[in-house]
Amino acid sequence: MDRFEDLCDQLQKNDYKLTNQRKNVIKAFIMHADSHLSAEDIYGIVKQKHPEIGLATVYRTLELLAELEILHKLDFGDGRLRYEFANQKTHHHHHLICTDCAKVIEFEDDMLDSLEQVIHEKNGFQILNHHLKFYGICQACQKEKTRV
Amino acid sequence: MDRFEDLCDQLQKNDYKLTNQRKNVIKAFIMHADSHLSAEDIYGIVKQKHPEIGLATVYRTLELLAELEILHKLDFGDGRLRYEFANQKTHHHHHLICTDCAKVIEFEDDMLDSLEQVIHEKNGFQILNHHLKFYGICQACQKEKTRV
DNA sequence: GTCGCTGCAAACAGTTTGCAGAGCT
DNA sequence: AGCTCTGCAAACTGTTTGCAGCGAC
Repeated sequence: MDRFEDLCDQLQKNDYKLTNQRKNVIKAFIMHADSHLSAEDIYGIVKQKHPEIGLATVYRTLELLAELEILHKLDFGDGRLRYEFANQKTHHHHHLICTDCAKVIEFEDDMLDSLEQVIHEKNGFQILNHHLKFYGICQACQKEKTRV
Repeated sequence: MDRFEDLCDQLQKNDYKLTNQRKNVIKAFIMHADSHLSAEDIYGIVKQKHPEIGLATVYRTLELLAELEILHKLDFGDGRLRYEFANQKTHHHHHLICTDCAKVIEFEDDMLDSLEQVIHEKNGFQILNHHLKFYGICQACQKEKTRV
C-alpha cells in the first residue's frame, strides 16, 4: 500500500470524509515531501490543477492533518506556519535555517535525550516535546560571500 | 551606575533621543526583569502611569531595543513576540514551557556547543544562533493532575 | 529651530469563522 | 437523505506604517 492510500485510510478510519480537496492537499504534500510548505504554498500548488479550492479549506485540512498527527506544525519565525510529515524520527529531527537564503536543512541528532533527562532530574519537568532550530549561514552562502 | 542609567546611556550613545516613552518602556522591563513580556504586556504596564502612550510607540521601542541587542526576541508559539533582557549567558539559556499553565522556566546548558561543532563539520553550516525550547508539564501541574 | 519621535487611525498579513449551498457515504 | 465539508467574504489578531503635530537636544 502506498503512502497516499495509507493516509486516505487514516482519514476514513477516523470518520472524516474523503473529499477531493483533502485528497489534493495530501497529494501536494507527498509531491513535496522534502519541503516545509505553508498553507499558502499548498493553496498555490493545489490551485494549479483545481482552481476551485478555497484557502480556508486548506487551513482546515492542515489543522485536521496536524490533529491526526499526520503532519507536524513548524514555526521558522517567518510569520507563517509550515508543515512537514510527522514520521517516527521527528523527535530527533531538527532544522538548520540559513539566514541569508532561508534554505532549511534537516539534521538528525539524539543528544537532547540526555539533556531531557538532566532537566527532568533538576527541575522535575516532564518533557513531552522540544523544538531546536539553528540559525546561521549555509555553505553555499558562505562561498557567495567570500567571492564578492 | 545602575541598570536604568546604563541603558539610557546606551540609547544616547547611539544617537537616539531619550524620550519619556522610551524611559518608561525600559523601566517596565527592569521592574519585570524575570518575565517574558509581550508588546501588549508592556503597553498595559506603562499605560497605568502614563495613559497617553501609544501601542505603536511600544512596538517601535521594542524593535529599537532589540536592534541595539538590549533585548532579545522570544517566540513561544503563542502568536505574539515576547522579549527578555539579552545578557551574556543568552546563548546557553533555554526555556521550558509548561503546556498546561504556560509557565516558563529558564534553563542553562552549554551542551549545544559541541552539537554546533558537529553540525559545522558535517554540513559546513556556520552557526550563529540557536533556539531551543522544551514543552512539557511542570512539577506543579503534574501534582495537580494526580490529585484529581 | 531642527529633525527625530509620538499618537492616532488605517493598513497589513496570516489565520479563523459564519453561513448557505454542495457532495461524500 | 443526512450531515459533514466547502467556498466565499467578513472578522480577528498581532504588528506595521503614513502623517501631522510634539518635544529632546
